[in-house]
Amino acid sequence: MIVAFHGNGIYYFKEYGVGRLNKNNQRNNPKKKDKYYSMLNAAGAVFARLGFHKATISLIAAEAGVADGTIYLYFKNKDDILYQFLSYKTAYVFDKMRKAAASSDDAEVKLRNLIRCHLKEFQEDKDMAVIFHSEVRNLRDLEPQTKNISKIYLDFLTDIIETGQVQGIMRRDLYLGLAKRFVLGSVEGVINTWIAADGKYDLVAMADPLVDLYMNGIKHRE
Amino acid sequence: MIVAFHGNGIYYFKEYGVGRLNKNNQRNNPKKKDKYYSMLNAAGAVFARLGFHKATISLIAAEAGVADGTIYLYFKNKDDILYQFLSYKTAYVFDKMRKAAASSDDAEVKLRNLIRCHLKEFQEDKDMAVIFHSEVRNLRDLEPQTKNISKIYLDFLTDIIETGQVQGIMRRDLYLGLAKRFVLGSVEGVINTWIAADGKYDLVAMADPLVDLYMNGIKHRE
DNA sequence: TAAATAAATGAATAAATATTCATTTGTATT
DNA sequence: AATACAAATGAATATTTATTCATTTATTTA
Repeated sequence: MIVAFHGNGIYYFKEYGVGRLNKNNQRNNPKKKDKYYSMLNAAGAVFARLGFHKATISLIAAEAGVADGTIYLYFKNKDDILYQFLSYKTAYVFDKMRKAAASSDDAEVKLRNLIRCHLKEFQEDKDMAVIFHSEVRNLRDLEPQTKNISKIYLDFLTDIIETGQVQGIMRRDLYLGLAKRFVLGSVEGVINTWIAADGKYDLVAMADPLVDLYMNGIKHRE
Repeated sequence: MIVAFHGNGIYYFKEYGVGRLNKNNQRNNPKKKDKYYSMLNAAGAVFARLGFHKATISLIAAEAGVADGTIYLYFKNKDDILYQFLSYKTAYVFDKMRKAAASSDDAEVKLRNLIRCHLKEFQEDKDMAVIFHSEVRNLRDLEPQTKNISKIYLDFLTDIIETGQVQGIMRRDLYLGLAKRFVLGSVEGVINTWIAADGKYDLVAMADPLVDLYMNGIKHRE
């Protein structure tokens, strides 16, 4: 029986349909849920450490403290583990970001909060950060049709910049498509550097200087 | 016999030393060199299309028009193919970039030329662009001790920004470490987007608006 | 408590593919 | 032309590891 849980707490049976749920309805059985998440997190740790390719099912199972075969009761195959890991993390992180960006009416504050949230969540979940940043190819292969992760993020930025233009605090002559990528790319670059430095320093402290750069650029002014 | 060539035209014997070179000294034998580069480029094409992991030696050999075994006369193993591909491309591209950045005394022009060169070279070699951007993990695994590719690039940026500060055209209150990553990250982001769009539009045209963003930011001014 | 059902196990299997190497083909030397 | 050496071949091998499934263990139901 192949089962999958989701971040919102509801889970579903992938292969055999909900009809096969046992009569006692384990939808909220906390033990099962725990086991699922411990496998997901174990997978995240192993993927982050070795990369998707060099990670083996045996290692993931060992890290989660279950038998190899057990993995296949919860996931369709190895790809599916990565897919579910990413879905779970993406849903979680975007929810946070959405709230952060909505926390103010002022576009510059929105931007600052979004960036701060981004840096904070990645700092607090380095496995996720590593996987997002180094399994780029798999991300594309796994959800080629779906709009990818950055797409959603770029939409936040579109809103923010357009708001800022209306408010008269951001330039109207911007090439919006480029400006968005300029912002996203540089946050990612900063996170990459932090990962390369093995997460040694405080990432969130970069938020304010970064937003200052977005707003004011590097040109000297009187 | 395991042989390796380098971008500068000199090559060396990896396993058995130069003593094993045949008497006729084939160092400049153009046929052999051609075969080596056709294998490198074939590998690049296959890696870009399928990713390192899903690329097989057989496919690379087929694409290069040689037998599987021949690959192992020129490369130690699969990893070594990627490693040599990257070394070759990196050397080539950094040479171009160095010249671009040196082409003017004015820091803003230096920056503009560097960015333009970066975009141009990646646009003209999409396989390379794809591999640089999606084999992040392998890049780290292959040269963990060596300063990685971005390190060299960041050094160019340090020079440029420091020059700009001396010239009084760039802010002196910049957090340099961050400003550099801000620039590199956003160029990479722009290239990523271009790759995702399958290289459909002109990447080099992004150079000027991008430098404008670096210099002036997105804030509205009177 | 016994029977029935669900969950977990891990050794065995199957498939993929990197790498080897005995043999063949090509090239230079005398 | 005959010999020696270099390069290339590709079928066979070896290894790795994802996945399966017959069996065992745990839990629920009657």
